[in-house]
Amino acid sequence: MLHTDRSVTTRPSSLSSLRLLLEQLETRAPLQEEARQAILSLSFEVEEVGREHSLLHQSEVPQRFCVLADGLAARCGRTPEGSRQITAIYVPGDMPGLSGLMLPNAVFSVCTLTRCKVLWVSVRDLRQTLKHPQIMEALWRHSLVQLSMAWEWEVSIGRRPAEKKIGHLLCELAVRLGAVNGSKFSFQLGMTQQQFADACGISVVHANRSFQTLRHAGLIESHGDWVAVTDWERLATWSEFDQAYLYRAPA
Amino acid sequence: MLHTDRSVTTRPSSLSSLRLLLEQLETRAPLQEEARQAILSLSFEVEEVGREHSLLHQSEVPQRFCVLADGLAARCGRTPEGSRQITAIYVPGDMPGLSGLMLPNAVFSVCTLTRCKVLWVSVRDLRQTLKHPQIMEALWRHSLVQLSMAWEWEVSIGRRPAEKKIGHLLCELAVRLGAVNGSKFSFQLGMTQQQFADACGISVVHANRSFQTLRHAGLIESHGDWVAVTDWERLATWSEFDQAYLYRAPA
DNA sequence: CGCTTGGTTGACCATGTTCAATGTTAGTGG
DNA sequence: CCACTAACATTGAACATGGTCAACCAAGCG
Repeated sequence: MLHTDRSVTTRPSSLSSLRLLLEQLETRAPLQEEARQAILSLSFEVEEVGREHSLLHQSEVPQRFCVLADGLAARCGRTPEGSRQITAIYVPGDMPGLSGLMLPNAVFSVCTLTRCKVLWVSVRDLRQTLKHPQIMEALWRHSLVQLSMAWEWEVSIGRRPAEKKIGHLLCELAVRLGAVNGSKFSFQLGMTQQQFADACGISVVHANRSFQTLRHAGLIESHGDWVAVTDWERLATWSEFDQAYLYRAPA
Repeated sequence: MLHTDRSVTTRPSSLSSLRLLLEQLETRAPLQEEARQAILSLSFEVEEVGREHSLLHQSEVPQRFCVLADGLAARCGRTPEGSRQITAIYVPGDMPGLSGLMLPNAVFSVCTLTRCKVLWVSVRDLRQTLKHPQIMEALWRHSLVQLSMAWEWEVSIGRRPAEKKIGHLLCELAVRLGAVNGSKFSFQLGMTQQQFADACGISVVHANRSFQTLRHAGLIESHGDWVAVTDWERLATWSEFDQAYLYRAPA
């Protein structure tokens, strides 16, 4: 199992991954027992995917629905010249192909940023659960939060200087990964600087220099896959980060 | 009536504005007669609003729901330094405050780009119509298309040079306004170069120079409020514009 | 050890910004 | 009809941010 790029496990013993999806939905709308069961009884496959592997191809009509269980994935756009723009980052519990559930075909592709564990659910089965209006509502709300994140990201890409783009993205990921815990904390991210650059619309070299600026300013420390935030309040303020747009329940 | 900035008309004789909303929904999901009637029997107010006026304030909990009937409006983000980033442009038939219908509070503000005619519908009444699953589905799909547009916009802002940003935006607006008609056509836009700059994340001066490049390249002509496209295919190709992300019915 | 991947550096260059002035046009009141 | 005004478009010069290229370093792994 160690060095294959993709390995599939069918029907793993534990349901914990579907619970992740359920929790995600319940943060967006209350579900009644029947709706809950409809989610938990979905059948699925688990797959381990290596970094920078495609999860969802552009223009394909999806037959199976992806739930990210572990790792980070990203929605990628490309220009004809070959440069990549990451337009959304997915964290565990997210559904990278949610749009494809309701729109005719995918227009963007999704690929992994790190090693990932993903759940594959049948699109047909999932569509069945939409007859519970609460599930539909939860998914709709989830989509709207994605939209809100996209808007905030546009502000970042369009109007902030490179160091703040990086800082803002770090803040967003820290919150979404549930890593924020007091003023000092650290978390494993596993993204390369190239991936940060692609997300922020800047070059690798500049991403590298921006990280250095953040480090020299004493806002973060980073060694390898780990990022340590030394003063959360200062980092957030300095990066113009206000988590309201993430619509998280007040802890 | 001529020079007031805002003027309200209650219950105008014609329902044509609600029909606009209905058409918008029906492009996203088929509606049965009952659902159709639920939309058409919504009560509403019409308001005329001057350019650069606020339609929706940040952090306010909306009591009324906005449908744009005429003109252009935009979702605006701001950085503390005061620069503005337009994150979405709304055309007639769009619902600038759709997120506010399902999420607790607005995080972005919306303002008009040109003189606008807007319909105000009660949020409570509109929420009533959501018991028709088809309406919920149509609104959800509409939200997903907004998301798709946001993603494409991120690619544009993050990775394209200024002239292509402008060209791409022109293409998107031409399609969304239904102005595209053969290879040569013209349409009234009414946006200032400052607004284009704010949408593309560039400075006014650079927006101006980009327009000049487009004109000198023979891709567009523009005089005042009007834009004339002289060779649609060439403009679209050159701007890397592919309308798939707009999910429009194949004409 | 040598290979590969990702991080770091410096020099040079390009794209885009800022500031400040000047045109241009449409609307306004005399 | 004509100044007068306001808003927008256009221009040039100086400058800044960020990109490109190419080299080098460091860690992990066979």
